Amino acid sequence: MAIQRDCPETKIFDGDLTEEAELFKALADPARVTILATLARTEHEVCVCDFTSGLDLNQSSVSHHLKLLKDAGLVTAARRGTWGYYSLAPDARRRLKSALASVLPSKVHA
Amino acid sequence: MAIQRDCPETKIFDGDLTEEAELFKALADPARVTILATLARTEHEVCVCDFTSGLDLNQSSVSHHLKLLKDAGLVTAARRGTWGYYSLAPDARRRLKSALASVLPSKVHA
DNA sequence: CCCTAGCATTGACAAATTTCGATTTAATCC
DNA sequence: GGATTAAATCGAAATTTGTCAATGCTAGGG
Repeated sequence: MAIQRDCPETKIFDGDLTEEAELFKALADPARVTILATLARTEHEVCVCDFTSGLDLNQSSVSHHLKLLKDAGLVTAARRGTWGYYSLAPDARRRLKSALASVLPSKVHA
Repeated sequence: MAIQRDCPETKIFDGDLTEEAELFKALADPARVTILATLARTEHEVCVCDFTSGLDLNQSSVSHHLKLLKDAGLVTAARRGTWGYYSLAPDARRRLKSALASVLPSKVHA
């Protein structure tokens, strides 16, 4: 006779969390979280040149990471003259908190 | 004469966020967030076999993702007989919230 | 013992990601 | 218009990641 399992059968969560995973993927790199951390602590926009000189990456890599963050909707970009400026998207915190809550909702204790 | 920038120079955040990025990397995959979402909504342990049959992946892929989550410290593993059981790590929510707060601290409005 | 069953591990491969150099684009200054 | 400059984009190399088939490991049953 086959051995029996030791816990109830559990139905796998059947919601679609691909968007949440996409959002977390945007945070899954040291350069990108550093960019976000910088923007989150700055009142004004931040010049691309500050990232290029401050991060340990060359200009095209910085530009690449900024694009990924923009595509994820976590930052907004502006251009004035030849200079580029980035800000934290207004709803970045809310969206990330919400994504985290979708995956791990706060336990409601009976 | 060179054009001048249009915003103050910003110092790039100089803390080390590699651990936070590692943690978010663990959430950067649909299968892994689905596993976490399942564990977060279950009072008891969940059998590996439920993931193997419920996720659209074969057994070794499921095992691989479970290992990544365990290495990240987000889940705990147990074994009884030939059966494997996983639970959400007790501090998973706290660690993730904390990581998110390290990157994007809540704005303190003057 | 040997067989079976559940799960972990290994190896291989494709796809995605990160990084950089080179080029392009767009705006400004002369 | 031509030169210069900041940043985006392109192309390619190196690394990492996700997936599966095959194998290994461990516990139980006969």
